[in-house]
Amino acid sequence: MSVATVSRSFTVPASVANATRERVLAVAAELHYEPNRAARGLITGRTGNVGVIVPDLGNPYFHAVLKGAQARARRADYAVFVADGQESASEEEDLINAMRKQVDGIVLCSSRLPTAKLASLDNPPTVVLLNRRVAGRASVVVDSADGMKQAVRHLAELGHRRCVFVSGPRRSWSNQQRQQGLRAAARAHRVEYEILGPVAGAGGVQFQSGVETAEQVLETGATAVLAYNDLVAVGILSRLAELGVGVPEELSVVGFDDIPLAAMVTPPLTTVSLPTVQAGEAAVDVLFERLRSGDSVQPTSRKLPAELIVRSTTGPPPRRAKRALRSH
Amino acid sequence: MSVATVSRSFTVPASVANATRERVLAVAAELHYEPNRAARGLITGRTGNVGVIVPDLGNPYFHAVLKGAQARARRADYAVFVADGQESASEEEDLINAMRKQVDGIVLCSSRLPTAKLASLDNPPTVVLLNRRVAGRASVVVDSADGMKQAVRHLAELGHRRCVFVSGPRRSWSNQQRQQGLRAAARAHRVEYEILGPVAGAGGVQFQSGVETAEQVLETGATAVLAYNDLVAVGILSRLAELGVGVPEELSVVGFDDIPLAAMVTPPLTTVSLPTVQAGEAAVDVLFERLRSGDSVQPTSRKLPAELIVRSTTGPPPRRAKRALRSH
DNA sequence: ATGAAAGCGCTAACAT
DNA sequence: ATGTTAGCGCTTTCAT
Repeated sequence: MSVATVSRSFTVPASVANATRERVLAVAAELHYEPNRAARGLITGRTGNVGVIVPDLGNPYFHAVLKGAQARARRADYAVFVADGQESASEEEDLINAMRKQVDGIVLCSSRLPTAKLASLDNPPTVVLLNRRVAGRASVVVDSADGMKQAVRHLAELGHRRCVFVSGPRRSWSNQQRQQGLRAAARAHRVEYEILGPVAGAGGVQFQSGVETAEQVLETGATAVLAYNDLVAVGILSRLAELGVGVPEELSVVGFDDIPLAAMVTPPLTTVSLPTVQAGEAAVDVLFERLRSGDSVQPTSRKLPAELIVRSTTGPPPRRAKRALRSH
Repeated sequence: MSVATVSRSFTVPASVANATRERVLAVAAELHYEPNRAARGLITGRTGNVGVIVPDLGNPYFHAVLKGAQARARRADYAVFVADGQESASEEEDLINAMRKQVDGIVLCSSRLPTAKLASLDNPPTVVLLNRRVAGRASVVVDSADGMKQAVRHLAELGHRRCVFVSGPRRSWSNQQRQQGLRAAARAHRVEYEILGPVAGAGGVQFQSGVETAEQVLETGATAVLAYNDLVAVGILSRLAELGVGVPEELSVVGFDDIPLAAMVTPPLTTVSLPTVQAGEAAVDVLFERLRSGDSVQPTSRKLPAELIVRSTTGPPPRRAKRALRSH
């Protein structure tokens, strides 16, 4: 029996007689033989690998994305490379180049690269952007502007008239989306707002930033705070507890992302749930589509819905007298 | 100029005249040329990749491990494959086989595979175990037994005489280590203890398990609880807050792992800090050592120290009268 | 110090 | 339906 027949039994089963194929597969199983992917890739030009690059492997938001991406990839019998861009554009670029030949495509999560660079990346590999949208590139984004609108509406319905947004990194696409949503929703529901921050510390937007911003939030006199993400929100919550400020009696708090942490803190955090696992899956999905269709066709952009999860950190605003008392 | 010279410029720079090499490298840089790793691997037998398999990508403990592993690998210009074993032994085995040809080595984190299987895995690829020790296999373990001792000593010094351990999965190596440490420390410090659980729900030992165990903990009459991990501890904390039980006034709580969450909850959790990022780095380190030395030499086993981090969930036990009151 | 050539494990034409 | 063969991009003898 020739090597070609064996090869065909794996790659084009139909092209081989049933009996032969079964014999091949049986022996292969016994020998634990599996075609060497590297060698296969050398000739087919496809590696069977995808890469996922995130800005920070320490950030829970990306864990969920990674989990989704890995699961989806595995279902298609693809393996996934991960890399941590360390919040650095240049490291991210190096990573892309290092991966280039080893993968069929790359999912770039919340890329720190400038738009121009993103637009000019050459394929292969095919790249799919997550939480970023740039002309000519396939992408998956989460509708966080709408999430913000839901949050503001919720606050307005509770009676809040004045809120503050603790902003994330100014250049961040997601942050811009959220601010846009805020502007629109605030106008629609007649609530005033103020923006604090950005609060990005080293290593991304973190808990500590929230801790440090809590008092500034109090000083604004707002009755509700919307945080750029859950980590910041929980930081605020933590400092508020130290300060003895009641949540939500004295101040309502809303987060973003709905990372597992959000449900675990006391009181459980009201937050805008972003479908992160699904976003990871969708990104790989779009990647596969694109791999199939070729880079000639128009790249798709998928938008996933956000959903407000009301837990226990939001409630009616305090009565005026009480606030006035506090502020002195 | 021949391909051989180019190849040598990259792989054995010394074997090529300075002038030639520089010329090669210059042109390569200009063309963004990099040797194709797959093709190289085909002939050298080394891929330049390592695999990391974790039981659950959703578990914060493993994020830290992954972060460390990725960082260490990247420093050596290795790329890393990740895969999620989904807490399943068979999936884990499949993953190992799928990776086999694509990596030089695999880091197996808290493997769910039985010892016999682990011992009989064939190399290549070289495997390094994390949080598991089996004869003949290289491994990195964290001294969680000692961490447990530190925790018990701390409680004993505060005056606690009766505590309860909320156990993790019975078959888990780490869990066994912790129980062993507990037994020894309890005897040394004359502390009585009781074991509750195991509490493993679907998807590992989680927050929810803690929530569900909190009341059982109260019923034991113990003045302190040691949880298998931080997730469980935080679950207990959360339920306790709902129940209006003061921590640490009425009950002290100690976690394990020191995941970021531990510092973020209110009150901040006293916990045994395990050097997870370093464990990830160490595992890849050991892997590289082994790759260099060949599988003939005796496999090393590295043990990393644990350290108790005292935050705000531990304090002196309540006075008897108060407890007696509570229990009726 | 450099080049020529074999061959790593596989797939894809092209025979038969 | 199966076999033969070229060659993917590299490294590594073996010559020179």
